[in-house]
Amino acid sequence: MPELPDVEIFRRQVTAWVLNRRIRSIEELSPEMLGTASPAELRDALEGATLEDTARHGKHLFVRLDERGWLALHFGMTGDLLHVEPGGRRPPNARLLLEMDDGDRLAYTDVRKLGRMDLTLDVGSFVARRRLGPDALDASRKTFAEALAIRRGALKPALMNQRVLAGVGNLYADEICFQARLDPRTRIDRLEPGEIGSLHGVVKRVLRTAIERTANASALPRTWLLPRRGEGETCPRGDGRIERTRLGSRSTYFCPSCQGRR
DNA sequence: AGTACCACCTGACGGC
DNA sequence: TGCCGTCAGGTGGTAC
Repeated sequence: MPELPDVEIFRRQVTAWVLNRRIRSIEELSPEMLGTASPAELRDALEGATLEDTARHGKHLFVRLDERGWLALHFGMTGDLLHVEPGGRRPPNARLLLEMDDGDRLAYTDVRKLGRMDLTLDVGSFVARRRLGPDALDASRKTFAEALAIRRGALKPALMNQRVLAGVGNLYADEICFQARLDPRTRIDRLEPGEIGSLHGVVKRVLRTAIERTANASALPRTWLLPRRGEGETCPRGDGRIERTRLGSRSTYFCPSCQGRR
């Protein structure tokens, strides 16, 4: 689940569920998922803190703990956030549980434990320390073009590289290549400047649409690859069969007849 | 610089 | 039913 659109939904849910509430108590159920912060530091930062703001950069969600800094959450491949009403059961695979003053709980769950939780005093410095690229939704056309232009390799791995552009994962990278009608193996240095520009538009459109659809629990557009992302499926554009290949050791699906290689 | 592979984890699924 | 290999939306380290 958790690529940029999913994390943006998490951010909105945190805002709706627990913003401006105070944390009464916490349970750290998987301290091995902590980044640099120790369990004691996490507890000190969270207990009694009021959740005052939210932010997102790429696939990272940040929740501000009054003056104590920010909780930084990454969701790995199977991370999720759940709202538990008073009296509700603790969800399976809960890794962090925050109980609010009014008894509501916020649960961070992750079956595979590939996600991470951490603390930071400042979102900007966290992003800089991790050397994350510009946020894929925030990036201006100029920033986007500059980030990609210094690359020489294949398009899809660059889109997925969080140090180039933050937020795009394996699924949406395939969708972006499909919508841009570019073979995911296309070398970036073969793209015209105008094609980089229109690619920027595609990235924004795909991510924004995904956020809207997810927020409204509606299906993704029928013209998209994602609902048919499987080997031998028919291309949503009519002719052509979807093929599977590997790029950067990740499964990659594309339509060879409408995604041209340069 | 770019790419491939491994490790970190767990669960689902297909083949035998 | 059980065992085994493979796969899964992520990331960091290492080795070419």
